[in-house]
Amino acid sequence: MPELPEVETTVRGLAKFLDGARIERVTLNRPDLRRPFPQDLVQVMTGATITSLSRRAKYGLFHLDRDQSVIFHLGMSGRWRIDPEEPDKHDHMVVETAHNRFALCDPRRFGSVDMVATAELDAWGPFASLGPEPLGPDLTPAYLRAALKGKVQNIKLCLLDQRIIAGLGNIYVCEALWRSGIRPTKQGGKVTRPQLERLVPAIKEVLAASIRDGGSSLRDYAAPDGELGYFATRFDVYGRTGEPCHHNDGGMIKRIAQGGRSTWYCPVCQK
DNA sequence: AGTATCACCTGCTAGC
DNA sequence: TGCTAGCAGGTGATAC
Repeated sequence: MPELPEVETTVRGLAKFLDGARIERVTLNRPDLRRPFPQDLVQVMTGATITSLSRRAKYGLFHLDRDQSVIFHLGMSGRWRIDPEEPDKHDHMVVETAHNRFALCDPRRFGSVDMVATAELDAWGPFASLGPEPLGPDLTPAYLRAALKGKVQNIKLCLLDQRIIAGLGNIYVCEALWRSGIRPTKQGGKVTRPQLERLVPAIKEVLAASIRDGGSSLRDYAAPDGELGYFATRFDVYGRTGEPCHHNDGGMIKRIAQGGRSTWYCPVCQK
């Protein structure tokens, strides 16, 4: 899924069509994704105008002219299909305007759709404990140093923790650690100050580069207008088991498991 | 509180 | 060709 850059790309793509649009019809093809769809979702959305769209962490938001916001998460395999020619068996929610049709397609159904009063978004459960946006001004080496202080958990899992930084996922954590020369198994609290000074810009750069390229292109992901991004061809470590490190230091990219998920890194330049 | 493990679900690929 | 095992972008509930 969609990590932060893919969600950002999706929201921007949807906004081209939906910003200011009136929702004519909403169809639910099943009762739930991870969670049940909100009881009054269809009723509130139908006839509402979308006044703006935004993103928080890996969540996309439609803000309605009814003091409510619809929040979607794409899970591992979700995407929005715009004006699909054929229905897909995993199109779980379909939103129609006068001019377009938008299908939320999610084969694994790890995604979610929620609806929350716009004024109460910050206090909404999943948002209440989120850390700072990595592309915003609040993610600094000083912040990260304080957030990681005393952490015995490895830095890879610390960076996946949405309470520390909101929006990083497996791909971009691996890439950012490679760019900053940090071993993923190092304890969070033991990452040095110079390493943090490199890590913060590395996170921002790798995310910004991916957004520039329109989000990564992986098996289950397509930008909402159907165009694929091409950042996937530029990963330095993710999925490159056994291939040479792009720093040409003689290292071969290694895959290990951390917290039940794969991590890729170079044993030579990441210390 | 912090940390570790597992569960959720479908689809694809590698290997036999 | 057909089967099975393993793995996939994330979160959140549970158990120490």
